[in-house]
Amino acid sequence: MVDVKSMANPLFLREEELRQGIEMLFFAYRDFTGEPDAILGELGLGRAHHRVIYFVGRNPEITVTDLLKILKITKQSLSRVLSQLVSEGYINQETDQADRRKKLLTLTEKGVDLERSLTANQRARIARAYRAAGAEAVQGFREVLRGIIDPADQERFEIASPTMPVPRRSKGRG
Amino acid sequence: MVDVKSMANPLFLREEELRQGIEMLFFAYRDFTGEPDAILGELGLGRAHHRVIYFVGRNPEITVTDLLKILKITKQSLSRVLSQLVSEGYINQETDQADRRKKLLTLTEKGVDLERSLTANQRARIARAYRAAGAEAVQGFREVLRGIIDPADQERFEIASPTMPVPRRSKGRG
DNA sequence: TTTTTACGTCAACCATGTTGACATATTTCC
DNA sequence: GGAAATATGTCAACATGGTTGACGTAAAAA
Repeated sequence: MVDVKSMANPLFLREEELRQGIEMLFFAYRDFTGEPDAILGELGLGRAHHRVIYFVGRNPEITVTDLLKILKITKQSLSRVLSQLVSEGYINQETDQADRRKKLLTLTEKGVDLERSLTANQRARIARAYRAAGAEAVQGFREVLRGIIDPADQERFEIASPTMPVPRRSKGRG
Repeated sequence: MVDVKSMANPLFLREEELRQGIEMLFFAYRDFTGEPDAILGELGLGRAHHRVIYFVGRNPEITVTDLLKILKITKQSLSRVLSQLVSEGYINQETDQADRRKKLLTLTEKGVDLERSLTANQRARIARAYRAAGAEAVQGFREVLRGIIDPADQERFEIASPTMPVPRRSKGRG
């Protein structure tokens, strides 16, 4: 739709470059969430549930407050989906014995299963893209994407140290 | 939260690598949309309006049908935001003289202004990340992100040809 | 003992997506 | 020329997932 070829002015190139970044993020996110949404729909769940399941799976025994910090939504919003996930047996709550105000959230076996099937699509999609682009491109992808994230959350993602190179996917399944 | 360090098993690394990709996309998109949302809120508009304004600005004289293909939402959903944008003077509709069923959408001056102020944040954010990561990383970022997008929309983004290198931002403003 | 923290809940509201049905103008096809 | 397909719009009902505001309880910290 936009002619990327006939460009000489570097300022225009920069503008075009940035806009393409904006658009690629939109399209990537749109397509990235599309497939899991379909699975969720059949279970009477939505994208919000997916996010909760994902981050609880990723951070076992996370507290409600910490989960809220990740999601950046209100506790009322979270409450709606979280209590549904608990009542339907995807997530387990147990009181933290060190600080009995806190409730530690963990996926049940059922929750783990669902998480797996939801992210299977997404992992496959990313794996495909990584494979096609190659290890160096992946490194660049990570660096840029990390830079887009607000500083407060950047620390969640280490820049892969050059001392420990990413295996170059020689033969083992991709 | 997750220990990225103590890893030896390459399969586990792969899994970890993919999950970090998933998460970075989530955080990046969350933060990427945060600031424009605030501006929109003050004008009584939402993210959906932003998307319409963005893609109309990017594709002047786009038809409703083509816009729907980009957004992948129903015409009823689009109608709600689009008619508001037209009635509030952000977007102009005119009949295509070649095919008078079609309505060509274009930003008004007011629409252009709003688009600029909305994407200013996003462009700045991307520019910052590009600058920090460097030209090669940007190239990798583009390749991977493109690969994540559904094939049907990948063609919107050419892989920058190696014959025309991206200017290496020596001095000119970033 | 007061205050702060962690969590929960009720209620109302808004933005944005959905489906389904129906309408109108225009173009295309046979 | 008439039928079918296309481009657009509209009404209505509904679901999801966000918001604010108010209020409440238990536990820990000051």
